[in-house]
Amino acid sequence: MAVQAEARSRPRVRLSTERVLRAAIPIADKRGIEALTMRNLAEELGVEAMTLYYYVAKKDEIVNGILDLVVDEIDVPSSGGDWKTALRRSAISAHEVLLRHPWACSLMMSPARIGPARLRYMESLLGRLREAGFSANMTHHAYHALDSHILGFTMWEVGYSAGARALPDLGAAFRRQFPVDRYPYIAEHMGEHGKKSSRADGEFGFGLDLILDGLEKVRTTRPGSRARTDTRRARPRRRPNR
Amino acid sequence: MAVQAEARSRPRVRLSTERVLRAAIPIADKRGIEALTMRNLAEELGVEAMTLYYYVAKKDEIVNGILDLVVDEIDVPSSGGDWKTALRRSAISAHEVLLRHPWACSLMMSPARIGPARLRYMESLLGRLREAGFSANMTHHAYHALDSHILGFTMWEVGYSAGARALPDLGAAFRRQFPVDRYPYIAEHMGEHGKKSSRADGEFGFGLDLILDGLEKVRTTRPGSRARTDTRRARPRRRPNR
DNA sequence: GCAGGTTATCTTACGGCGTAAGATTGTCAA
DNA sequence: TTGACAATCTTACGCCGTAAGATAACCTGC
Repeated sequence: MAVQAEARSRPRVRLSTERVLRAAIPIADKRGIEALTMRNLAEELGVEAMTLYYYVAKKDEIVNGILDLVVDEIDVPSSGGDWKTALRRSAISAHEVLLRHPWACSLMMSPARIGPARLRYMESLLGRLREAGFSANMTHHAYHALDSHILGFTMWEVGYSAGARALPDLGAAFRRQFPVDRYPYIAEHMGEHGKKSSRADGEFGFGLDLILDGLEKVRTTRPGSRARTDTRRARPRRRPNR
Repeated sequence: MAVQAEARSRPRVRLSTERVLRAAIPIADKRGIEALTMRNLAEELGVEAMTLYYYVAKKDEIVNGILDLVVDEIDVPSSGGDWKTALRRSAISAHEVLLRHPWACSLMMSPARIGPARLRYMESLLGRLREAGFSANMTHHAYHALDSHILGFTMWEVGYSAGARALPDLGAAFRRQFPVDRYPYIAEHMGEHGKKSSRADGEFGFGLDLILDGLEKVRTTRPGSRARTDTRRARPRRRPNR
């Protein structure tokens, strides 16, 4: 009677920002980020839409919140041992997390959505690079190279498998729309996507090593000292619009 | 009298799908992709919203359409000469185009939005790699490495400068929110973003060469034959949600 | 020159979205 | 029991994409 939490008349557990965010993630995972509406989320929690505004100021706060929760699932590079090993482990962890939460890829691309977990992740990654002997400028590039690969590659994977789920025989559908004889290289490329890799860490790991090995080679190089072939600007094919 | 196109009473030029798309691009460029609504676009064209549906079936057709127009601005790698030079030129062209149309970055990430121009671009890029002697598998990785760098790096740039535009002194705002002593490496990283590069093609070109040089080194390598350090999977820090 | 059909445009309306404002209920201390 | 405060719900607004159908402009053939 003092505590009526488990009373039959009102079986609801008290809401909280944490519970709101935790309920939002499976919705985005299962039904896609566009299904994450205030009304859907409220229904999932057995509550009216406006009630959520007691716990968050705007929907954006929910989106940023779940993104940061997901980023927090990523293993930060360990501090001991080989830097390449540490960075690879962390990158593979990020890859796994993003495959679990496909909607997170594109959101992570937006610098406007950087939260505490993301800062922690960035800081430790940058720190590991600096400690490994990279210059500030090299670290900057190494960070972007790794980050771009993780997000860019995973996004293709996610899109590809989403397409495959929607269209059982994606390959055949593709071949119908884009005849192999007109786009032979793309057809081959799609084939590579379909193939399963000989590696434990998949095709993702292969591209990752490409970058890590490349980074190792330039670890002590300074900008400008490397061979260039042609740095002329490309000539625009047409005027910028308007 | 037969042709009343320039009659004063109705100074409107006839609409067309082309005109609709051409009007959509500057809206997205200047006011952001979220300002590109059917009502805004119609107003820009001096017409009612529903009129647009005479020229396109869904809004998505407009989005895909302008994206493909933008992709078509990118210089495809030339067929003669050094493959690295050709790929660099094309990548730099892509970078320039994306800086002109910042909204296009995230859209290009979605494989659902691949149009004819994109196919042409992919095909020629893949073809250039294959002709340069890359295996099918290597070409696959080279493509993703380049693509990820172009989109990933540019997206950071775009986000950074968008932030700088919204908040005149982004650096100071950042320092207030994330004290330098807690995130020294991030502070340093932001500094690198602010610096202007010693190169004609900017920091973008530097990362690009990192990849191109790396690719050259593995051009004739087969998957699996390269040194690995640790391919164990990362241990998840917490259970996948739900 | 005008009738009829076609092509292009506009009007109205619907359901869904995020959310502002304020009413209502539930809970607990005095 | 009462009153205050915390939590939730109701109603409503303006935006969005777009379905359905009315209306206007234009062209063709007589």
